[in-house]
Amino acid sequence: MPHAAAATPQLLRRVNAQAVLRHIRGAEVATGTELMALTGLTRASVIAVCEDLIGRGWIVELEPPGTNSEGPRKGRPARRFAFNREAGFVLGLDIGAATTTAAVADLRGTVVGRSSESFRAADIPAQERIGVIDRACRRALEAAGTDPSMVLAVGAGIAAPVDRDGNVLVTQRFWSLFDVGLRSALKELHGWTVLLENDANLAALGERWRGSGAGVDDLVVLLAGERLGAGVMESGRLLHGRGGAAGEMGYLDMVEGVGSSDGIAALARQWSAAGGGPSDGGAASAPRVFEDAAAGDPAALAILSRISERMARVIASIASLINPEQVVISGAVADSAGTLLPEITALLPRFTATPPRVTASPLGDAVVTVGAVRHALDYVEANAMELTLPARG
Amino acid sequence: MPHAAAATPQLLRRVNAQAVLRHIRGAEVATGTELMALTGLTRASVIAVCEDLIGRGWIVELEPPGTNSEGPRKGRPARRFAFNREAGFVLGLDIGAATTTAAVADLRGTVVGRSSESFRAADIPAQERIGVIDRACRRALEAAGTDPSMVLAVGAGIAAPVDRDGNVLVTQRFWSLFDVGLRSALKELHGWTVLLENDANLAALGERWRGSGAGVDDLVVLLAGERLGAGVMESGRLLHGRGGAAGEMGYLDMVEGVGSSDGIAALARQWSAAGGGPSDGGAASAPRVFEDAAAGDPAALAILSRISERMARVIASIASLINPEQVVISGAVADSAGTLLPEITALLPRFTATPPRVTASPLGDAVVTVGAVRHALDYVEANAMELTLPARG
DNA sequence: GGTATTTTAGATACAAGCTAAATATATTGC
DNA sequence: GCAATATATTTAGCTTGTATCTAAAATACC
Repeated sequence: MPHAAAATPQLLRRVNAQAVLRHIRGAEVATGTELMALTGLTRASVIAVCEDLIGRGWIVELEPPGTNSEGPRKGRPARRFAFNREAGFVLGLDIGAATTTAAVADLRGTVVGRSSESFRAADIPAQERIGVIDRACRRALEAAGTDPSMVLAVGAGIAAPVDRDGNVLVTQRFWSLFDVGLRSALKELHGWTVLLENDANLAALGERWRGSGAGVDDLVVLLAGERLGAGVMESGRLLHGRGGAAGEMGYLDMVEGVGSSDGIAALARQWSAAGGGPSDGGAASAPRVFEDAAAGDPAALAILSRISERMARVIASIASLINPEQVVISGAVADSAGTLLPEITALLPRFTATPPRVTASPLGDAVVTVGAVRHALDYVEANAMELTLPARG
Repeated sequence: MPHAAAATPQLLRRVNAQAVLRHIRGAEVATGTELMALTGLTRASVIAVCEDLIGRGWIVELEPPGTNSEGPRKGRPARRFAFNREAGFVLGLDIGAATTTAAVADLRGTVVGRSSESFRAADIPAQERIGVIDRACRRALEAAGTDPSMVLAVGAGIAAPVDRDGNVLVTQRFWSLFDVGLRSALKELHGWTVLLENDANLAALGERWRGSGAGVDDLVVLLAGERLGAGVMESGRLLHGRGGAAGEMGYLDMVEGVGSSDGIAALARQWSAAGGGPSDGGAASAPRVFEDAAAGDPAALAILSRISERMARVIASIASLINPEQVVISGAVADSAGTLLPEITALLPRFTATPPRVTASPLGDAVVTVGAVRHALDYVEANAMELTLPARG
């Protein structure tokens, strides 16, 4: 039986506290009167909610303001509430094949610690891999001047399909074994709740939060370095599909003028090598192609042109089926990809009736950790009234 | 300022009434004790909610049961509540280029009246078109033995992109003019609220409700007759994209082995004609191809084989990017399309790593009206506590 | 056929949360 | 110092819940 929890009067407090907390989180400081206007509650309720939130540790009451403060200068001074951004922290992990990066952020999402650890080899046992990840977390926390007990949630990105419940597709043998191990290990070691997600999906969260797609509800983010992967947001929600494989781009094998899901860096390297490499005989590499093109080298320019058309076709296929407002090219190549934007944008209408705005990410290779932090914060914010904050040490 | 409505005690009643109503709607009759178990509320609250719902007209209390009734035979007889399925009606419209079909359904979704009207010509003025649509509605209501005042909402499907707010893409000149006219005309004439949607999206709602995709949350429905169009549901929600163009299949022009967004019927006709038509010299047509293939005609079988591979590629491209659990082939050709399923299913793994289940719709060309009814009912159910029911005539 | 058992109904007491209105307090400006 | 102003606090009352107790209406048993 779907025993839908009955709505008791306590639900009202939960809802209103969420609303008040959301507003306080968004502002530097907030007064009762402001909160009344923003939430529609009466003063009595606002104050009661604030007292409640103070008791739970989410907000703090500030000292009476100095005379230099802004706002209405007349009348009795208002009580001032502020979000307690250091009531806890979240961890954002980018778990790659070779390296894991951990970022520690406070509850406003400001990154206050960061650490990267590399794996000894690609095929180390899961247990050792988890150890390395744990070390990255500890070092990042140390750098932030805090400790594991202050962590409220952990967002983690991996390069595999993850369904909406955070489970890895069972067919993905390697990751699915690893997945369970990681979650239970971090739960046991520190009591952390780990939220697993696909890395491209986290990139989408990151771009929408602090990147190029700020505030865009229908957004596609392409992780475009070695292998293309898409994080798709529709109406502000991440798309997962049945097994978390939404945004996979295997179909590109069938698309004319594309033919594979190779990313921008991979293509630049391949095509440069196929053409004999740079004119001075140096090794073919993606950065080199972009450099040469910037210097006016015709071979390099031709390669970028081919890449642009290819990307235009990729983006057009997504634009047709998903109809996003904007597509962000993200990942390690994002900086260089800016060069391609004018050509891609110009080509798009040839391939789709609904061309999106195309931009390059400003977040570089930090997108995934930024998105992982956002993912963890989303969880914390959604469950604020259910979580108990750690006592300040 | 986002003046988020404060949560007042009345919200609780709204929430609980919704829950109770949902359960009563799902059951033939419900007793207080059942509702207590299903909602988690106490008897006092359940009874209060039921009295409330009776007052608003959504449910009725039945007479004490005869001795032949099922359930516990001992103890004081329970008060019995039932959903008032005739408290109002909804209209589901399928507005095509040549014809409009209107279906009237009661609040349980049982179709109780139906009527089709054809347009005099394809290029008649909007005003006349609206008149024909209105006539279809009136006749369907008459057939149902009810009248316009009993209509709580109207779902309407058209073959153009419609965004989540029910607005037609401004670039779609014809439909966008028509859109505004239709809504305001039906509002003025009868006071109806018209919910416009893309026809493939409504097909998806229809299939998930009463068709082949019952209960599937990640579902794609292909309207596959003349021109391919997809209705995409992810996590139980319809995808629209920025301008409502999600599910458009223009990208198929670029897909190898596909090359256009022609539907099954169009292809069967074209390819049959290109091969000289049926062996007895008859006219090339889709039904004929399926007939001949059933009779063992090699040319017809070859055509169906080509169509199967093509559909497999189409479905694979969707499967890759969206990862649905199931894809339903729907529309007028759905009956015949059943033949193609084994071959499509067998081919799918060649084109995608995440092949969905593929089925044919049992709803025939009624899918869109069924989906339109569901769309209207969704609106009515979501707004039950805000709507006032018409007084019974 | 009366009595116990069972199941549901209805009534009473009370708690949580919100609104509304009256009263109190702290600050500025004259 | 006093009026004006903005905010804080208190008090009473409403809505909606829960919890608990008693009453009613049916069956089952002896």
